[in-house]
Amino acid sequence: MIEKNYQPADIEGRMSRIWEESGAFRAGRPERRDAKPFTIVIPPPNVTGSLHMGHALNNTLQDILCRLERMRGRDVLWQPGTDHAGIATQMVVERQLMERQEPGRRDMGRARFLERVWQWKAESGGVIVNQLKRLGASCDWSRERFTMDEGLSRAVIKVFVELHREGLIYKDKRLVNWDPKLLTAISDLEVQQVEVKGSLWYLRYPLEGKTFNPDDPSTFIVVATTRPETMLGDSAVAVHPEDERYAHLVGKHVILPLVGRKVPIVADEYSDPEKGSGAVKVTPAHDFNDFDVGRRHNLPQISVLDQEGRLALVDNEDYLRGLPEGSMQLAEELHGVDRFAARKHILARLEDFGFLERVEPNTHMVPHGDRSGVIIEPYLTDQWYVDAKTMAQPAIAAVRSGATSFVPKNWEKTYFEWMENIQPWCISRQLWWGHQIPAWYGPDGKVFVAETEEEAVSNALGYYAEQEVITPEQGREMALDPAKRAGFITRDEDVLDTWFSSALWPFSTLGWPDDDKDVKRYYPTDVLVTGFDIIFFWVARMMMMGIHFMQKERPAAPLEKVVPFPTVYIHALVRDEKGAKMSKSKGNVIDPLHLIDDYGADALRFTLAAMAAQGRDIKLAPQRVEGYRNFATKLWNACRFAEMNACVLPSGFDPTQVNETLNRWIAHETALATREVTEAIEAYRFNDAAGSIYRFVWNVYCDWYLELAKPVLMGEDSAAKSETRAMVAWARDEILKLLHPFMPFITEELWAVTAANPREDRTLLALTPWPTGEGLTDAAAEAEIGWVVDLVTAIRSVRAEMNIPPATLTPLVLAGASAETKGRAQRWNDVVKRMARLADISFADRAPEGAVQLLVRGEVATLPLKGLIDFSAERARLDKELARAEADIKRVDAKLANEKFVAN
RNA sequence: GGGCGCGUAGCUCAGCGGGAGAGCACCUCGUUGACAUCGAGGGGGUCACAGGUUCGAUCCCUGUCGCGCCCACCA
Repeated sequence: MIEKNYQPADIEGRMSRIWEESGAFRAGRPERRDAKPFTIVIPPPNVTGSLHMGHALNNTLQDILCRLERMRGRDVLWQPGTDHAGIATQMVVERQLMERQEPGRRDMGRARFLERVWQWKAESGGVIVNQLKRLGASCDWSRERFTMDEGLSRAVIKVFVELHREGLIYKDKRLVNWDPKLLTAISDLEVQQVEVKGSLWYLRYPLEGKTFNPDDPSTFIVVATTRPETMLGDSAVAVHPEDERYAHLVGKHVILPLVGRKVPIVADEYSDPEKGSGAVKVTPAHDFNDFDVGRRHNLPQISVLDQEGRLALVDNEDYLRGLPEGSMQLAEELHGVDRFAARKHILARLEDFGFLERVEPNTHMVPHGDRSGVIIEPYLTDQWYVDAKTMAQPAIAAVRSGATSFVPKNWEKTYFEWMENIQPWCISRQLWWGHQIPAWYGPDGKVFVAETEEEAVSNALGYYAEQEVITPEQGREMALDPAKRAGFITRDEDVLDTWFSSALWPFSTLGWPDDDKDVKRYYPTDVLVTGFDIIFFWVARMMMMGIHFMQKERPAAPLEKVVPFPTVYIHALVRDEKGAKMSKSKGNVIDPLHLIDDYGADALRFTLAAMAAQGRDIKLAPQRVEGYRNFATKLWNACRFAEMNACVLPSGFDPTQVNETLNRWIAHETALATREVTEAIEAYRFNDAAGSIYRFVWNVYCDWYLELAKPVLMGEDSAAKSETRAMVAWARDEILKLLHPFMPFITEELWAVTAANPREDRTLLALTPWPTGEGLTDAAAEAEIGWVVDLVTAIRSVRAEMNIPPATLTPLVLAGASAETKGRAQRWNDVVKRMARLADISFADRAPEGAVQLLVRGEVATLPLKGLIDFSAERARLDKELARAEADIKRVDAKLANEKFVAN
């Protein structure tokens, strides 16, 4: 029995359990061993995360695809899992320690801290997984993976070691984006450029050998800067080689104000005569451009900041080098002062001595850490890099050749743009939570990279024994006893960027490198579904890693068998009402779980699918969700109606063999809807698919089929009645199937409850074959029922416009009706009379006088309403109709009169 | 500075070379058992603006205005 009211919460809980227990979503089910696989890897959410609208949309779309293919008989693997999210997770646990007033990370040490993170993960890391289950995601949860679990960690280590051996991973000392709050390097992608209203300061740098006089421009050169505090690290002033204003100064020197260091004036193309004063200070250790200028002119790199962005001057050999005697005062004064406080201080001092010429307001882009929010500091450190430029080449080729394509296609442009200008990828992070880099250092800093500590140690000890740094005896002792080699051989402290492990996701989750069975069966995956915000972070890197490593597995295979996915479906971003990206920090997040609580997961899913038009972002209106909850209720009640009328599907029922026109019509319409829904999903037009099934259920099945079936179901014709009962049930079942990918819970529930015999096991709807609609098209049935629908609609419209009370029954006269129409009118006499509130239906050669005329499928139907109608209203209606008809005629005449149109 | 996209009914959005659509909101009417989370009907839009291509443009092209996003080391 179907419950009286639709209660999403009850159903969703129950169905989740049934799916879980039945193993319906398991990949590799025995009966599908010979079926073609269909694979999607989930974009792994952060373990720290909770479900937001982006997840809800992303996973709804994946689930629609997976459920469709599962019903089509494919062996579906939707691979779930989570990402360890290095920085985010470490921050969460550190915050927790602080809240509980426990010792901080550094106090407890690396090992104990990591234990705490794992403990946190065990306790609260599963939140998002449960939320995905609430959404109805039909992942194979038995195969859930985590980027830090053992197998995936082995994949990470292997990839690192192999790329290092191939020279595609290397260590380099250069400027990185340094986060002075999190105290780690971050990649270019983790830097957000933010427009900041700042100032441009024009500074006078005195020329060597002249007596500085603020009023005499010949005694100094002016440089403009947005970062005056970095002047302590200046090692040159650059002017353009062709800038005549400064030509005579090239090769001369300036004395850095306050500092006293002598630095050269160099000619370099980087300097733009149009900008600032045309002369630019060069600070190779604190600016990416200056770094390059410095290399070209062999300038010293003077780093004047420490990790936390404070001035580090005392004990700073680079800074002190070349400083004249007795100029330590400034260093002592500013040592340990934060970069922004130092800026103020330095500006004040410059002004005191006349070195500050002027200040201009200046709006410019300033790099910020996307996690910490603080201003990023270009900082000179040793870091590990991936040679992304080399690895990008095959990944570019794969998209160029069509081995992988983006949907919608225009995202390929974005992909190419970035890939063709890709920079080395900084992969080391000064964090604890993550995959520790498998590199060990000897006493001279020589690096040994290996998959295991044993191997690295053995290599290192062998090397140092050979170099006679240690004796063979010492080597043997150190090999056996970690305590003995402590301090001699040390492991790299750093961990890898979280995206490094995510990049391996399409094959590491399948068991690579330990077991190739699933890689063979399920790789490449069939489609990747994601938002455009992580094309660079994730998609591009999966392409690089996937192609590189799977090419090794399949040396002879074409690119199509090596890329991680043939299709990348890029969906919309769910934005807030202002069109801004939803983010926790902005506090503009709509919680999908609240919507699920209020309207049910099915309603939320349907809303997202219906709004997932390609190429446009979604600004979600919660009212839409309510509307689709009503849709679910409508379906619920239609099924109750069927149940109340004893509509059950007889076994062996064949919908192509029905006799009743009405039943042939609904078969026809069902086939139409089936095709529309199937084709739309296949083309990733989720909104069209949702629209088709919505219209079919509500406006075809409920509004017309069930209404027209009512008289039959209550009538005396037992043959027609039993056929119609079967057909009501059949069409209902087809609806449940077509709707299942969108609304899995309610459809699975109704499928179970409406089984012919509830005690006998009906296969889960999730595993029931998807309809094809074959053999059901029926133009004759469409013509007949279509006529009924159009006639009733037209009459209702006129009656409403004429304000004819429902209680008033009016006659209908069909003027000059064809034999066909007469037949239809006789067959549908009762139905039309009831639905259109008619007294009777009759025929005439021509329209009676004073009758309202309606055009229905090319013939005239009239309502003799003399005495009932307001003639002026009717005249207005007819005028309007006439105008429309005349416009139509004019348009059509124009077209027909047009040779070129006729020619077409 | 480059790139992408958007401006269609009051709101949120589909459509995209030949008759302007949906949901919600609004108005009118309707409570005899599927559903008031409903039913029947209705009003409402020079499809941002200006040119061009075409027999024909909301749809293609160019430009303008407005809005959004992404990328970029420019003092």
